[in-house]
Amino acid sequence: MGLKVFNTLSGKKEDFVPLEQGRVGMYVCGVTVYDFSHIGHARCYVAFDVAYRYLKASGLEVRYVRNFTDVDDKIINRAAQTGEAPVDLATRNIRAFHEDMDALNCRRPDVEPRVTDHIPDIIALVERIVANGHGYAAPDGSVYFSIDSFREYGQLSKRNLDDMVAGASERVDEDPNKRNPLDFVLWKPAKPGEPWWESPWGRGRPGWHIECSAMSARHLGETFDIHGGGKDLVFPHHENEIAQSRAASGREFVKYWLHNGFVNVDQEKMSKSLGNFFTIRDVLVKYHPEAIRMFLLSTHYRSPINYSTRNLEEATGRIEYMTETVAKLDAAIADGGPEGGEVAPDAERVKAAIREAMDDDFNTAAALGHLFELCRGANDWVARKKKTPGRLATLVAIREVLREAASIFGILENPPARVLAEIKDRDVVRLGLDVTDIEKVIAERWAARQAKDFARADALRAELGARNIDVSDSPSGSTWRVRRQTQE
RNA sequence: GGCGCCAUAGCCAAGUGGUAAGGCAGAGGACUGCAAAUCCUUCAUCCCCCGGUUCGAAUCCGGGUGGCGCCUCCA
Repeated sequence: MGLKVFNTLSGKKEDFVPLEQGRVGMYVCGVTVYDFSHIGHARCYVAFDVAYRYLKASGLEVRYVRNFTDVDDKIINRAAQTGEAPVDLATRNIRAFHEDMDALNCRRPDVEPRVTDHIPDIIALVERIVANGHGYAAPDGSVYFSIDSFREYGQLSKRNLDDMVAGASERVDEDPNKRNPLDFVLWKPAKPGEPWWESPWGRGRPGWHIECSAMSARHLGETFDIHGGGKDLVFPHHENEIAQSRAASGREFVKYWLHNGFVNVDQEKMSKSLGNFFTIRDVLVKYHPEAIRMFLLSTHYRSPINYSTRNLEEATGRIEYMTETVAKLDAAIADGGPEGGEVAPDAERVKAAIREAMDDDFNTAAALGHLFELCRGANDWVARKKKTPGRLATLVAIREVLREAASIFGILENPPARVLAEIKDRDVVRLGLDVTDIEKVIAERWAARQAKDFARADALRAELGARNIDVSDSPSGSTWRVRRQTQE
């Protein structure tokens, strides 16, 4: 394979060469489970789900690790509000996260470690960092990482220590426990009522960044191939991970750093703190999971993407079109036709084009464009006469490419009829339609048609049209669907 | 203030040196009682602006304008 990935560390696209031939270790920072996840999280995990699927489809053996941060200030604070034990709150949110990811058809990572299951690893790691002279215990029971001991600090985020010190001095209060204001905490002492674990520095809990260093080493080894996450993690989280891991092992930590762009709302980053977020579960009520994936994958993962109902509607339309194409294709293939004949080159050409696009830093937007062309071709072939030479063979070849693409993008994997029905259900919910009433009008119109009362039938069509309902007639009856609101 | 990213048609969006993918919307056509769906055709002489490099730039370099992000919890 000729995969190239954009590495944040070098700022360039690089040839992807696994450390160990044929095998890939991939770590993606998971969520801090204090609340439901939003579309911004969905983007990250769908993007890396596709990367995971593509690497596997390319014949690599991938070990995908994604953690749960289940102990931290936010969880403790939230638990205090709800009156739950922090661990219960975390467990509840992990379950919710799984529901969301499963709904979005994201494959489960091979390992999903929880911080609280790795405290001994974390303590051992902190001890090693201290022993190597890169960390120090402060009088209050905290252990800090010493920035000054790690010359490469800032490499990933392209920051200069002096500038940061200057910038930080303006708003970071001098902390008597720290040797350098930029030192960050590896282990923090527990305040009364907080969860704690025994450690060489007294009762306490892990700092924010250390868990990923510990868990990635535990499950992937000290050096591994891919580390991913949102762009907002580049600094300080990933920068600090590098410092910790390298300070402990003395070895290279991660070969390729991949970061996804944000989901914006009105050109502004979607985030909890801004309050402009939409939870995955809320969006799933109104839009089909495949539509959400289509929406997210229609833009390259590193670029910003704007969340809007308009874009979700459009993505829904695209999924609907592709799903219907698959349905027609399957029906036409089942219907058979003359065997043999020359297979049209479309299938192979598009298959290669999709690979090429995906090899270029997972360019799903370009790949989906090619898939669209293939669907046009599919519909064209379906509509040709059954005895057209090579028709059946071509349809089969196209279907096969569609199947392969589906497994990479995580769409078009379910029975078309079911997906279409699920999309329609959401249309009904979103627009608050009265299905019984609509079907009453449909029946009435069908009767008028049977009676050749076309004026009446047209009037009823117009009436439904005013309610955003399109009717289509076939010899066996009329069906209806919701008109997509894809224009201003 | 420091660092980084982005700017492509009415809208969404690929394209990083060889003359603008794909989708939505729009227009015309085939099909249809009329429609819908589907298919076909059409729709950016041009890629924010100004310079430069080059035989050749949306693509590289410099400057400008506009937008966003990180520097604090954040996918």
